[in-house]
Amino acid sequence: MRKPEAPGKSNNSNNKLRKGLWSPEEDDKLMSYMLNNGQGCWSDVARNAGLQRCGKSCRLRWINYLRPDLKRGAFSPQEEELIIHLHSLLGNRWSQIAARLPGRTDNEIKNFWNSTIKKRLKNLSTSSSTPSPNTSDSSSDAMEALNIPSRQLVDNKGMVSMYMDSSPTSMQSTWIRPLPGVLEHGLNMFGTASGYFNNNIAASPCMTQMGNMGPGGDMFFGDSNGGLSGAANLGAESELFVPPLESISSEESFKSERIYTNNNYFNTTNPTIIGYSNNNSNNNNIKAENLGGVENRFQDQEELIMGEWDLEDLMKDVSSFPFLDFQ
DNA sequence: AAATAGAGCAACCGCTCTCTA
DNA sequence: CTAGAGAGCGGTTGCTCTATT
Repeated sequence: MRKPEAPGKSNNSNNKLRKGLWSPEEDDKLMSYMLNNGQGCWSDVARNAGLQRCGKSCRLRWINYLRPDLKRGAFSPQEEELIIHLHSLLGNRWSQIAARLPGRTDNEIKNFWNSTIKKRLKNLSTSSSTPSPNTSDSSSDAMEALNIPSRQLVDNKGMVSMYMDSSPTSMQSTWIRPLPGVLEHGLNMFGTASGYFNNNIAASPCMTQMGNMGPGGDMFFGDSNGGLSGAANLGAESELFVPPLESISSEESFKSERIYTNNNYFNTTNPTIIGYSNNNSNNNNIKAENLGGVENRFQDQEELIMGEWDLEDLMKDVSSFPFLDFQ
């Protein structure tokens, strides 16, 4: 934190803008201005509210502190868990992560990550004699560091929790990006998901509406060509078809998204999740690794391209996340 | 009780992106 | 097409608080 400048100093320093901590008076001015006038051009806000602050500072103060819908206080375990998962998907895209945590700001989440979670991860890595393969920011490590049992998401029978796109039209669009570190137990799928195992795959109705899978974990993948592409039981005995996460960087994902936007690999109703390529020679593609189990039939068939995750869809209904209670 | 270290967090900085003229 | 302004984002700083010695 920074010391607020002495009021006198800023007042008689002609146009010099104040920096540092906000005084209660400044907060009042900004708050009442925003409530009465709403958000406009921030430099106008600063001027019209009678604040000796730059617009940028006003924006930050409003977003991070004064906004009425902000939730204060410590992060709940559910929120922590969600942050970890979203970070595993999005990396340091704090604003996108914050967008999925109502009442939380990017700054708050960033601080939380950099202080609490990173620290615990560090402690974990120094204390652990058998570090996991993906040590840096693995969500499983983070879960462990936070004492969140990963079985909260995937039970020890390998039951799968899935959070799926409810859009019935997005059946060809998405693929599942697994969370690192949980696959040894099963698969924790996070976000919009549908089968991506064959061309023109069609999801069964049960799939398009699936919020999470029941204990049986049955999952059907239809094929519009008439053949059943997959009937996957994701329960105790099943393994899933997942790309090696470590090979999928966020950057790659975003590059892929850009590349494939210009091809017809996107589902137009849900254009940012994943592309699908029939071009086996495309070295930019990220190969899906067959882990055995139900998806053997798809081995060597195709390659997958990760695209930008459309988390707007993915987390459109945050309440579908069964472990997150925002109340 | 005083000194020190570390954690937490508010706010700034610099950069990129987007929009508009 | 270009330049400028504004908004937004992620990284970093540095102050305050708290725990420890």
